Amino acid sequence: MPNIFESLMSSPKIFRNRDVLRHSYTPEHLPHRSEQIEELASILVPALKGETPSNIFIYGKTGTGKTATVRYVGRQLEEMGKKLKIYCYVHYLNCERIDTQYRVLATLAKVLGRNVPMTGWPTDQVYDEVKNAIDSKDQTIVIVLDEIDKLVRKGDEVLYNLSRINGELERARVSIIGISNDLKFKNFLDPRVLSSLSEEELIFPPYNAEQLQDILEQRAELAFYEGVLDDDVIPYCAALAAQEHGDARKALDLLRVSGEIAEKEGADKITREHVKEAVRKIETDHVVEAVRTLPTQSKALLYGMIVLTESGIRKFTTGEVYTVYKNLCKKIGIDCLTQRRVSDLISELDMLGIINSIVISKGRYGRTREIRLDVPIEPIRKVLLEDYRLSSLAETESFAKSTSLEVFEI
DNA sequence: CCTCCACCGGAAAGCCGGGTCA
DNA sequence: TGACCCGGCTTTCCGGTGGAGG
Repeated sequence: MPNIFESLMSSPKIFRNRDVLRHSYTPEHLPHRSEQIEELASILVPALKGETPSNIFIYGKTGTGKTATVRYVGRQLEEMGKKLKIYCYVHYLNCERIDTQYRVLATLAKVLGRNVPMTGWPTDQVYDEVKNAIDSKDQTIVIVLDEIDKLVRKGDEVLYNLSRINGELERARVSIIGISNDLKFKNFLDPRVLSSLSEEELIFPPYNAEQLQDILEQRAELAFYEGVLDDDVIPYCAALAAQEHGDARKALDLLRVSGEIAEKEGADKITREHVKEAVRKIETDHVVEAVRTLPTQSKALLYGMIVLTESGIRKFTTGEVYTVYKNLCKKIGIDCLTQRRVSDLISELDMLGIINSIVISKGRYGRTREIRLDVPIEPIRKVLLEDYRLSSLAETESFAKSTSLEVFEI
């Protein structure tokens, strides 16, 4: 009996190593970032001489290579430290998930080899633990705080403490690298923290189409087998990503998803068509993800719009949606919001790009929003029904018809 | 040119869960 | 522990409005 993986493994060979196209991968070379690499390295070099490097702030939009550059330079720094027998370490924290002062300190303590429970201790005790761990020997610690803006939103106390930690250390030295893609967040920061953290500043400009192309070519060589890429695939991906703030992450996603689509349909080459398909898929995935995290009320509202669309009405007004939504709430037993509030929820859905709405005047017949749902319905319905408060709608197949009928009878 | 529809969208106040401080 | 505060969500109230129809 053939192994079930047999056929899957022997299907057309597209990917040599797909992980190369993921954001987590740090390549051997970073095209078009030598300037930033050199600057970063020259700021950090005191670490190898037993001195304290300046703190650094790094700005740049998503996909401009901030994290990759820091990781790359960090790795080289540690390597060099090892060679010179100097204790010099880089610790990387992403503040998106570790977003409170306690968690930052506890995680730091953990990577420094101290055992601190993820909850329970008083914060200053954890801080002392971190301090002692750092000061346990003559060493330089570089702390990288990625997406530091997420942290600041919940209070900048940790940053204040960390920025002053050098004064309390006997033997060790600490340097902090903050990475942010939000330029405005400076304004929320305590000026004292700001001045101490941004002794040096690095800006990462967006990539242009040519640069993106270089990046993609470099990765594609490792990611794909020879000859599976049509000639115009990479330029096309690069051009698409360049249109949107020169985001390398996006360009890599496009290339990877194109490859996955080609692989799934058993093609032996990736074509421009696959890229177009990938654009659609990424867009849908985006919307689906946004829908999943919506509050229940918005989900119900959106379901109402699906009901309307399916009964053949592709454009509808606030009032129409509201009527359907009200019926829906009654049916599934959740409380119903005011029209005023629903109006705001509609604006939010519009902002998120899930629906399209414009304010129009129909003269005699009033002024209202004209709403359209122009994203694929089925994937959205599926996530909406995942919500237990809406799941009862799954069984009533005829519900769509009955509801919209009720609307028209009113 | 005026009217008047059906909603828009600003302002303000209420409610609620969570956190803080004495 | 209770008084207090904060921010997010929601309701209430209401003045405002583009343009088809008269």
